[in-house]
Amino acid sequence: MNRVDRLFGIVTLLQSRKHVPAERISEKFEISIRTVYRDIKAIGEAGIPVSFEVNKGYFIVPGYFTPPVSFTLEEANALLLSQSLIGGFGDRSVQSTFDSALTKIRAVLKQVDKEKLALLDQSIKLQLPQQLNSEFEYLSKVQQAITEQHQLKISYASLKEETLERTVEPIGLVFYAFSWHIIAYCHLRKDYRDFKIKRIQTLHKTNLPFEISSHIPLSEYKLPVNY
DNA sequence: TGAAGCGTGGCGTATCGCTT
DNA sequence: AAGCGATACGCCACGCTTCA
Repeated sequence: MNRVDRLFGIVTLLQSRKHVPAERISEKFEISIRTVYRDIKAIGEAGIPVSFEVNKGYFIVPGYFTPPVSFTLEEANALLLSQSLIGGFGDRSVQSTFDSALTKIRAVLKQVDKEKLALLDQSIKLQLPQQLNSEFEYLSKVQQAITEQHQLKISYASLKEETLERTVEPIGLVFYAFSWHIIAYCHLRKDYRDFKIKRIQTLHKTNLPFEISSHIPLSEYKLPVNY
């Protein structure tokens, strides 16, 4: 990696996090701490306002606007592959959002790279069994509920084919056994439950915040499979 | 081919803020 | 006040590239 690419990389890293210590930058770009200081100084001299807080690290002064990021062809290729995977494993809500993001990425590519990407687009195919078809569009709403910590109201078909109404606090999304599952705290059962998304008939976001202030991390929820 | 320039790492030292 | 960790920087040496 040449120095200019590394300087842009450091700016991108600083934009992606609240604070970044010098040691983290040196590890990420495999350079010495001494070079990190020189690079930070160079970024500052280029007009990008970098500041730091003791024991936290460097940060870009809030409010500073940087131009849109650009992508290399390799990065765009990797994202194109992700699009195929999301097409197979995501639902309609996530697919449309990802398509929108990839359109923006295509827009900032050089013309020659756009043509290469278009060629690659026609050369990738994901063949999945019929049971994986995702005819729902709940994933995006569930993601929002998790990040905003808002309750969800769902109607759910039980194994006995009864329709159950539940108010839940989602803590995570898990894909296993060829299906997406919401792991959530159920207000009725007063415990964490696993809701298979294919069995959800309706799903509504509420504006009600979580009642439980500190949920278990998703990693602590025991799934019925172990692979 | 050798000089010059550049980027980088290592070492030593200074400064600052926090903890004991 | 002393010790410590993080940051900052000067100095020097080394390797690589460029150019005459």
